[in-house]
Amino acid sequence: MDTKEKISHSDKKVPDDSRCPMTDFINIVSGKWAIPTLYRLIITDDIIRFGSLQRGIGGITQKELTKQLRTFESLGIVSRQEYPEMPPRVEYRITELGKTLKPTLDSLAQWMTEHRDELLANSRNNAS
Amino acid sequence: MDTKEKISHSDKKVPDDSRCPMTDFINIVSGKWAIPTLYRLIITDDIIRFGSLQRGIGGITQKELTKQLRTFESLGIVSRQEYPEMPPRVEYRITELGKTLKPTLDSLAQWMTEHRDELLANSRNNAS
DNA sequence: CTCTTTAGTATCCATTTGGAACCTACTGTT
DNA sequence: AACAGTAGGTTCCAAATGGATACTAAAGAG
Repeated sequence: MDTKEKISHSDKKVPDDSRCPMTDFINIVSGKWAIPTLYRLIITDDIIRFGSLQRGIGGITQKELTKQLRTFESLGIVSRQEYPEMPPRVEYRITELGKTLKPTLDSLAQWMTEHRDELLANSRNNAS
Repeated sequence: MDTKEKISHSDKKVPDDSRCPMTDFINIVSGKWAIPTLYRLIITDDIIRFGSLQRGIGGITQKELTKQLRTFESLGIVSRQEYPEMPPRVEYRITELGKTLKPTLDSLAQWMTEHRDELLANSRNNAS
């Protein structure tokens, strides 16, 4: 079958800005360890070393924490200060840009907190 | 090496409610087609049939749309009305619960819109 | 001389996610 | 008789994600 996109008569057009800000936002904070890492950095609100961050998050491997921190760093959400010592010392810190995420993340949390019971009730009913 | 979790002296304790509302929220709206699907349903704000929804989203396969709709349905975010006709007819619609997501999603979009330029500038600088 | 510490890399492997292409059922149309 | 249209289900496959483990460098402690 061909994959021609047939637009039916009843399909209403909708403004389609292909770079969707919601999707872009979700891409930043999705991934198994993004929120735990970000949360730790935000509530610490101070320099924190790699090892301490890893223990604070709990369960994250070095590989994943490094990858997540690199991502956040490239976005300017966290800063990274490396000291040329041995054993190595690297200090991470949430940036001002990173801190601006807090109110938005709080609103996510608030929605979830407000609707958790309803969601659970629905899930139970539909799990026939 | 053993995997004992050694808590160092400098690790400040943080309230660790293991069911994190932020993570739970993100789990609902992550996945490649969650936001596009939800967005279509919210702005339509009316009944919409499977095929029309699929064409409206654009690029999503039947399999993925079905899976996403089942997920939303089980959470009570969308409703599904099936008519025993041939050819089949199924009408989807955003629920009242689903609509309450809009302000929160708007706040995501707003953060992204406000900070997109800064994020892009950071990415370019760090892409050495 | 060996062990420990730190912040990573590198490898391998298992799981998850998502896309392409097929199939169905029943009716209406040509 | 063949084909289109709808809302999926099913199978196979490729890519992305994530976990476990081993390895590194250089200094200090015992």
